[in-house]
Amino acid sequence: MSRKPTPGARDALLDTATRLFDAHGVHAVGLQQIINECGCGKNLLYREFPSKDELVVAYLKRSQEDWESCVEKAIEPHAGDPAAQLVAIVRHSAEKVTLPGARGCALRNTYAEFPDLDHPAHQVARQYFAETRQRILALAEQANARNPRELTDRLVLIIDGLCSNGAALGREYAAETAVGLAEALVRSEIQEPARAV
Amino acid sequence: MSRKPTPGARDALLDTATRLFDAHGVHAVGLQQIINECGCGKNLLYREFPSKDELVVAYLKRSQEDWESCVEKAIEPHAGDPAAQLVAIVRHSAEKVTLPGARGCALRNTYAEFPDLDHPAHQVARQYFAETRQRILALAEQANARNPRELTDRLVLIIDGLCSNGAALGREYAAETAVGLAEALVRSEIQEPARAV
DNA sequence: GTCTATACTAGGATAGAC
DNA sequence: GTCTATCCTAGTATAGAC
Repeated sequence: MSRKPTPGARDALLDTATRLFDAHGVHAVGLQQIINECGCGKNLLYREFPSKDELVVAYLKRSQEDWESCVEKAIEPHAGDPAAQLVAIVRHSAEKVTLPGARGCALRNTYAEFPDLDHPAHQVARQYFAETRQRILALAEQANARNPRELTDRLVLIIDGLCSNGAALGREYAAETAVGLAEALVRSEIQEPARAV
Repeated sequence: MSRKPTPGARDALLDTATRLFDAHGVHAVGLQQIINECGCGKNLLYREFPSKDELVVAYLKRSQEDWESCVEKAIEPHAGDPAAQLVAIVRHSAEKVTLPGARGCALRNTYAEFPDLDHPAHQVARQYFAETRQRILALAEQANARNPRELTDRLVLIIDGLCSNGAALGREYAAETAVGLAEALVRSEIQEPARAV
């Protein structure tokens, strides 16, 4: 082993795969195409990713890590204010979805492409969904929401709709709507201690 | 011309295609598989659907027609009460999504599978999204919502989230949440004429 | 004539050998 | 990096049953 040969190879491969998968979907992209555009050899790809499934899983895991680190950065300015952090998560998702060339969420799109329950890509996506939900639930509890589970369910539903590609009819609309609705929900669930109004 | 040979052939083909596409996704199903399971000859399929794209388009259009006729049936009992009709649409979507074996919405799933803008499947799906939105907007206006567009955007977002496969982590949760949230939104947008409470 | 069934082409896929 | 093996795909043409 010693040191890895061409240490950036794996990342370069993943960069190319991510770009192509995001743009055209996983099924529509062949490994040969990735090899061509990456400019590396075929055996390099097969050394790093023995099968396409493993490449897809690595693609999804990196996408998940990216999303999580971006979320951390997005909520960090609101440390100590979990209610604002909840809204920040939705706002961050909205910003990502409206980036030019964006095509929804890699995890959700790939999840739709692999309906088979025991496909590894399916399982990675499900795990991501579960972790996202837990993250939001924890914040909702910290924020002393009257009904943390309901608030979480509603926010997750909004994020699902936002990241769903079906919303592509007007992504800016969806983004705006999601943030506005999330703000209203968080406000009404938290800022009313009893029903003082 | 004269009379059509085996009048049910097209429907039988579409039935089989719908079942397989719904279960495994369009890309994962080959025409040969459809022919095998349908028990017909290859010639027949190619006579009815000269290409796979045309079969996919027919599959999506029928799925859209099914959805629309179900919606009509769902809102019919609430004729004259557009606010209740709005909730009924969400409730109906929730019921469809939680059917055993259901896998989200055929239109949205296929939309995610064909990101290419000028692919016919992509266009059929976009048209469906637009029509659905118009349907909801018309009801929101009939209901004298304070802000029909905002209410429409929010309901569409909820339906997107509901039909998104990402919500499959717990479809029952998503269904329950979507109906509850839709009810709350419709109520607060309509039943408060000013802010009498 | 209408159907089923099969053989076939041509291309692209994964995968791997060298 | 090139080249090959194997398989599966869409699509077409042909053969044969009813």
